Amino acid sequence: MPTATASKRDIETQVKNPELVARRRRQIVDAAVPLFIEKGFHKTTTRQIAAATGFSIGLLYEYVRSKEDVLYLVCEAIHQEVERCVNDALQRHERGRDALAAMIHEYFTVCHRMNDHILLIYQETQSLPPHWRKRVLENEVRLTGLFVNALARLIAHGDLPKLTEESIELVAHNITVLGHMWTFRRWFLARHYSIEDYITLQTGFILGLLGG
Amino acid sequence: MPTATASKRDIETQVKNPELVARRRRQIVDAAVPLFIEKGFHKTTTRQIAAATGFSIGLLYEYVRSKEDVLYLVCEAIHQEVERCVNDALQRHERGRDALAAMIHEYFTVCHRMNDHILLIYQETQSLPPHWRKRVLENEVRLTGLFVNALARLIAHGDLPKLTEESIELVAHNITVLGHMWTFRRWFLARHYSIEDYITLQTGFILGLLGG
DNA sequence: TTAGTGTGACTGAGCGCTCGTTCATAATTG
DNA sequence: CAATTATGAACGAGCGCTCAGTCACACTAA
Repeated sequence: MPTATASKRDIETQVKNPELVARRRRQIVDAAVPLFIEKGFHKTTTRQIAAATGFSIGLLYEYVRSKEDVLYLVCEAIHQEVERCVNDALQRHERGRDALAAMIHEYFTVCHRMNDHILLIYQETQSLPPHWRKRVLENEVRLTGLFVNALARLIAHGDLPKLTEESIELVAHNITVLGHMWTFRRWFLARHYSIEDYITLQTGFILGLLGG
Repeated sequence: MPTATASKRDIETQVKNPELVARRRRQIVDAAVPLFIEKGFHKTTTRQIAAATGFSIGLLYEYVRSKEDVLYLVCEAIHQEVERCVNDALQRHERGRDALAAMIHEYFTVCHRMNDHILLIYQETQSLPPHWRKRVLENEVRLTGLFVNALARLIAHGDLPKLTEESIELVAHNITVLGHMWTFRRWFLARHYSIEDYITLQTGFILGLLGG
């Protein structure tokens, strides 16, 4: 949480009142997300963002120094939302033999729901200035780290067979990416599987390695 | 092969000599690929593409009707190259208990080598006009289809346990995407695993589901 | 052979326009 | 009043793309 707050504070602003800044930036993000999803970052103009927010262009530039700033705010917000959901899910299923399956189910459901947002991050991270791209990638690592911790805890409790550290890490990455796979191959997968089919099959796949 | 040739023929050109068109377009692709990889499609200008090819801008537009045409040519060329390699690999290991592991090894090695190209397709496919985006996605499906066929053949020969059709399909997607995962998480994974480590671990993972 | 003519690849200055960004000014707040 | 927040016309760099013109060469006619 402190990370996210600090990162927002890093974007300079002309406006003095910090609460106003936070509120306005939330408005900007809410307006920009659907635009970026629909047209992509490059084909969305700052004027469109301003209009969708209900701002004049001048006002937009009081809360943001560049168009890239807006993209960064958007990426941060998306990651925060995903991380919040995943954290919730992981804590709801702390123990037991079926905890992993339940966690996967919850995480994949989040991916299903946030389809467009996850796609957006895959496609536009490269448009960020290096300094912020790094931040966004750190968010991605932290998210996978949540699964690493969860897996380690289950193994410690004897709910999963023992694994080497590097295996745990890779399984965590696989879970993360197979969730994303539903978003970026959905145009094809959804012809053959419902999201529930998909979760069931992939859960079997993941438990396969773990000797389940 | 007919597909690829036909698709190129679809791009109109002012130039009459078809061999010249083919040669010039190959030059354009070769020049554009590193530019797109380095700066992305939107931040590369048509003038830069022309200069890198050794053409005047005017000449570039004799062989291509728009900047998006160039992107499409690039995506086609990349897919052709990947498909060629994968086809080779699949035919080299037609049978036997270890055929799947060998195929995975070859495919992941191709992904490793074509890292930047695969990333490019992930990031820029959305910048294509719908008609061509569809074509590029069809290429993606065809590639996964190669794995479906290979898996089915191995199962028919008794080299792999029987699976439902939908399981085969999903395993094929997983193989495809776990190969891609090395490219778009390499910035992190390469800190912990060499490509060989990665292949070994993931092969175990994939064989897990198949009861290997 | 050579002058004449046609063809098609190639050139690059420049057109028309959009975009991100700024700033003089106005409105609002306390 | 002063300080802060909001406006939107104006700027100008830079973009994709065009098109009037050049040039090398092949073919024809005398």
